[in-house]
Amino acid sequence: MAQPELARQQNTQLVLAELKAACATCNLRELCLPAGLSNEELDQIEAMVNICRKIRRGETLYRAGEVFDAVYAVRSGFFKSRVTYEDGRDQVTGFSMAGEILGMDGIGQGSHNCDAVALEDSEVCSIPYTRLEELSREIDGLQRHFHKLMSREIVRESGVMMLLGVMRAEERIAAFLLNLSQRLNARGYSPLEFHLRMTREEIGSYLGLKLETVSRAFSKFHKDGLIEVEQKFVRIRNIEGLKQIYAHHVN
Amino acid sequence: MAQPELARQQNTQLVLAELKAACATCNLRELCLPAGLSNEELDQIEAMVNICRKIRRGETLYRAGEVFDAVYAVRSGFFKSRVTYEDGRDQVTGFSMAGEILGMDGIGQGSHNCDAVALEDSEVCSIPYTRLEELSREIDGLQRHFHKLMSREIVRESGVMMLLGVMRAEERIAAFLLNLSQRLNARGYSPLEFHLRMTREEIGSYLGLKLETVSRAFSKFHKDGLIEVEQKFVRIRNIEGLKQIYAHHVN
DNA sequence: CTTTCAGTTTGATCCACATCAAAACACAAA
DNA sequence: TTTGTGTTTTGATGTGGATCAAACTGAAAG
Repeated sequence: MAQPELARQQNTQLVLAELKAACATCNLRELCLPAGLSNEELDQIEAMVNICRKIRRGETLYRAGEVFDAVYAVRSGFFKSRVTYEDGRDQVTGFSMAGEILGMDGIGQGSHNCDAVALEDSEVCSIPYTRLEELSREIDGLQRHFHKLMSREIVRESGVMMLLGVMRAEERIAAFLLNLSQRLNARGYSPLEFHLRMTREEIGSYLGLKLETVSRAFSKFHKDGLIEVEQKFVRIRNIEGLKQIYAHHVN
Repeated sequence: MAQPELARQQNTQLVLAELKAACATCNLRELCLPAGLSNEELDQIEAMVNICRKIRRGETLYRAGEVFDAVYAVRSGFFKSRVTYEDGRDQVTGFSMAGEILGMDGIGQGSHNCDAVALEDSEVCSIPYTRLEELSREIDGLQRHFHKLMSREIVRESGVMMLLGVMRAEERIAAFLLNLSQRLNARGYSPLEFHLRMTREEIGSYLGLKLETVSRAFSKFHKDGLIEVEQKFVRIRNIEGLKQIYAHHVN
């Protein structure tokens, strides 16, 4: 009994499958790393991206401190990134969905700066960083797009700094819902109805609020006819109203 | 009288000087973009970095919305980066000192995301982005280092998210002082005595606090024998005490 | 010199959100 | 079915930092 248990523990951490990536037929192509490349270039990319890794809900794709050697494209599923502070306090620094790139924080110091935790069963394409470097020397479009992705991550984070630094609770939560809505829409999902993959506590951690405050804001928005919430299901009923909350500093 | 006034307004915005950069003899070399390159490689870099631009105190290096075409290395002086929100609220998102790179936020969308404002008379080396792209295809070390710089900016910002999201006022301010101290030390300045280039309000904006709170924390730290503050001059008297404040959640 | 002004300090008061507490709920395991 | 566990909601109370207000400082301008 001890042996299978041990084996399970080792295996559930990561399930590797040698799979040829099929960027050319992937419907996330235009959101993902190879956005805007030609068909020949896509072939080269595919040769680089050859490992599809499955991460089950609750498991980590990587952890802070681990050696960095690859970035990951989310193929399906949903992740949170979490930084843990020396004294145990932690903060969610981002949520990642299909087509988004994870792990760029590790390039600077050669080791990851945060944990990436799957919030549902997920699959990622693994992109070895040294190959990415080589290839982006050959393919201008790849280099440029990779730079753009890193730069957008910088801009995204300064947007979060704005949330945390100057907005009040309800503004932050409206902004959060609108951001999710917009990203889901870009992936062909309904921007008005969706399931939250994270808990109230994780939302709160991301927004610098306590879970009770998140819950109260949801209730308030419901009362005001802006949204319907039932557990993790959200329906936006008045998107303009939500936008006004976070655009006009309305109370 | 009207004419000189107009001319002054136009000129004070930016003073361009065609100067050969001298990365090879620059004492910021190891902190800056060309860190770790060979002498031959440095020659190539120098050919790329050929404009030294002076920005006077209070002027902007670039503004949000302007077309992005270059990143900048701070040669001397001090900058703040500032994001202004639609309704006029703004936040300082970072401070940059000699050897640091500014403007990487513009790559993603082709236009700058924030204003870069000089807090004292400053000089920057201008690095045209298309040249940087080309050259980093040829020089592996340059590509790698540029990626590291972008990645470190991502990590820096997630550190600020941590400040804003989970730390209390005095912790934020201790962390801020220690960060300044460490960066000045890396540049050969005293880590224990320095001049703040920014106002209490700018510190507060960066840390998500009001200027009064910053002032009170300084006073408290002074009372506790941790620092001496006189206007913009700071002397750290008990660096371990400061570290404990932000490492242990002490009140 | 005086005046002006931006920046800073300090005190008094307020309030948005945290904290504490308890109940309701969902869902899985026994 | 019960039991347990994690999540969410809601209410009551507390508090850290914001806000309001006033005085002070130093530097620059007249």
